[in-house]
Amino acid sequence: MASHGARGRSGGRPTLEEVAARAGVGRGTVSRVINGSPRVSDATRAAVEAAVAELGYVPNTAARALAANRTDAIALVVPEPETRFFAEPYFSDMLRGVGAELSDTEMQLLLIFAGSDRERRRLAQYLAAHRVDGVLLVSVHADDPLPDLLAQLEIPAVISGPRSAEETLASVDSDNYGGARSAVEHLIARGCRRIAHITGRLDVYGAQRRIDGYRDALRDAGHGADERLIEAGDFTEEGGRRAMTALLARCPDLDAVFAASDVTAAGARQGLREAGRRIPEDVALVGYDDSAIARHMDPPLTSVRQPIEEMGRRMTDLLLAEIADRRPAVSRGLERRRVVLATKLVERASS
Amino acid sequence: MASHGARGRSGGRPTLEEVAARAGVGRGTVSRVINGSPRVSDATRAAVEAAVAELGYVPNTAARALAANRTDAIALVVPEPETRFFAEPYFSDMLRGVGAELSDTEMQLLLIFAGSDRERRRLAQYLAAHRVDGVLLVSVHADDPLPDLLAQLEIPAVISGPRSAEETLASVDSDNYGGARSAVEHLIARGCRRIAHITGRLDVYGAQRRIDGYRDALRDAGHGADERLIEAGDFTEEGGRRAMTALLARCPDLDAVFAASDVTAAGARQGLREAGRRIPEDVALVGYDDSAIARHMDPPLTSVRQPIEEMGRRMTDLLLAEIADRRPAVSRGLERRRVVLATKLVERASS
DNA sequence: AGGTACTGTGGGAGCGCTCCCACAAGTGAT
DNA sequence: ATCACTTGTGGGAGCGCTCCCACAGTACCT
Repeated sequence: MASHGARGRSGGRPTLEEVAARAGVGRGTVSRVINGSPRVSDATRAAVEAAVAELGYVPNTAARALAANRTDAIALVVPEPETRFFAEPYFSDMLRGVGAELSDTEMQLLLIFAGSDRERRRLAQYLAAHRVDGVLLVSVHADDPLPDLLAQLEIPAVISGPRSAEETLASVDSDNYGGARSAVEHLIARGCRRIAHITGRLDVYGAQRRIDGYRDALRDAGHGADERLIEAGDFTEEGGRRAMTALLARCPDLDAVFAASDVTAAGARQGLREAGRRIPEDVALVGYDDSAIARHMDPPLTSVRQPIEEMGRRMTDLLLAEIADRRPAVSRGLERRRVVLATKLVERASS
Repeated sequence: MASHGARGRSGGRPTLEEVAARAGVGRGTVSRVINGSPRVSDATRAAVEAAVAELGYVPNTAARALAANRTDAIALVVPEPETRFFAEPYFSDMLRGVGAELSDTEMQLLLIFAGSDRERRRLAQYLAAHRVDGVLLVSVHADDPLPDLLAQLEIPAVISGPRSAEETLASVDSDNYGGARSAVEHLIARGCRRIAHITGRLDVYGAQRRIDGYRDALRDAGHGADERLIEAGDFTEEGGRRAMTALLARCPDLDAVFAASDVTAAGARQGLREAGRRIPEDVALVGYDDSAIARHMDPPLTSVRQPIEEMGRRMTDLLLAEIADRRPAVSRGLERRRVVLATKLVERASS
């Protein structure tokens, strides 16, 4: 069977060297062909490609990783227990986006959960070993040490939802400000005059931006500012209910509520029900996320949709660029390292 | 900062060599300590461990993989589109089991979807490059070429649900025969006399075993065999409805149905409703899988539960053993390469 | 004619490990 | 005292690749 010499000391797979011998060229040339270098003549390239096909050559990833000091893999790190990952469509949408963007790439995607302390320690080891070329970070809490660890290890990373306006990592986010504005403007257009806001957790940057959008929309429409119409929530259902009750006690004349998340809105709905207010006749309600909850609520909830899959795609884009640009060690500016995507208001019966 | 010599040509991570210098021993000795070889004196071991800690040494995976010809990674291959993966709790349970078993291991788990043709071609490349030490295969169709590819590449693999009684791959399965028996025996105990069976896809081995269990349970209880009570389904809802309609036309006197899956049972329920039969008063109904459907059906469906998470754990066990045993190239027998786990009947209002 | 530049190519060096052979030192039987 | 093991250790060779330098060949200027 074997025609040349060399071949399989241990019946193993063909190596670069063997392909080179078969094609009658040098090792370097085969490497260039494999890696798509333009500095190869057409004739040589064809010969090498023929040899590769005949031998069924597949590059040895470990050898490549060792020699080139890269792994051709990136990780999607989910700092949550697996349970939440499967429960929330957010992650599967994100994963789809990432996968789509990676599909015509040689990059391998690793999915890493870091919900427990134990898992987080494992992850730290993993990153310290530089087993991935870059990291996609989703759903990161403000006090998470992970981003700093990444920065310290000089591992390219992209975060979804910057932790603050001064976020140092490259980031992709949806337009929380604009999303909130569109929700409030919608309520104003519906004729609402006293629009309240139940916020998200105040240490989450996106929640702050939603407050800003809420305020500015009211101001620009000539509504007077009334801070009593703002009540802090925490993205939970119970927090939403509590905030709603407080708001009703303080401002019984409110006629609309913009909640910082669908879950919060579900809580608010409960609070409204308890107070005997009808939705939307007495009080209009708008949520945020356009999750399954929104579609299944009674009445169906108007909500702000974020382009999660698109976010996944853009994050991947950014990360790949980051990785590519790292190779020649040029330090680029920060332009285009922050992407903000438009949201869309989905109108339903609750407003 | 640096105390010895060597260290970071390019500000990089410490290497084995540097740890060796620091500890005042040879490269080989450090390697032995890192890999937990017993042939190291306690004093030396301590010195090396100190040096490792001081330097913050982390082994270079690529170098190790190249030298040792292993990757320390296994793949969970899901021959389905991602959508189904997220939709069905089967996979998340399985993943939990695998993860649990791997958690005190150095093994890295890769999740690979191979739903589309394109993805399958990618996977073939991936496997050909030997980028994983072993493969966990779930939800494989009878005509899938993947198992044979794996065998040909001599990659250790474990399959959940053997393709036939002659399955060559190591396998873990739930006791389809026993599960079916328990369902039918339950119906008999409930006083049912004319028990029908809607099968799964006949090219699925597990479906065959369920038919066997159904037949034997009836025979052992002294019920006469009546092949007219068996109708082929295909695991789909529509298939279940169709089969139910056919059964009712053929045997109007049936008083119970054992469906090969919960989805099939849902279809059967529809067929029964259309025929004006009440569940369970007129006809008792039992499904298989104990999925979310079973709990949410009206009436709640009695169903056979499979220990999915446990299956994930056992598969991982088997695979790790397979991989470990491969190293000294000893070819073991086939004993203990097939695991069958007990099922449990969950009784609800439908029977 | 000589210089300068670019293109295409071969192959040495080296990435950081594991494997294994060699060998020193210790232990106990002869 | 000799031999035969055993235990612990050092370090050479080599895994299969990429990177890069060297160099032949050609093209185009002076």
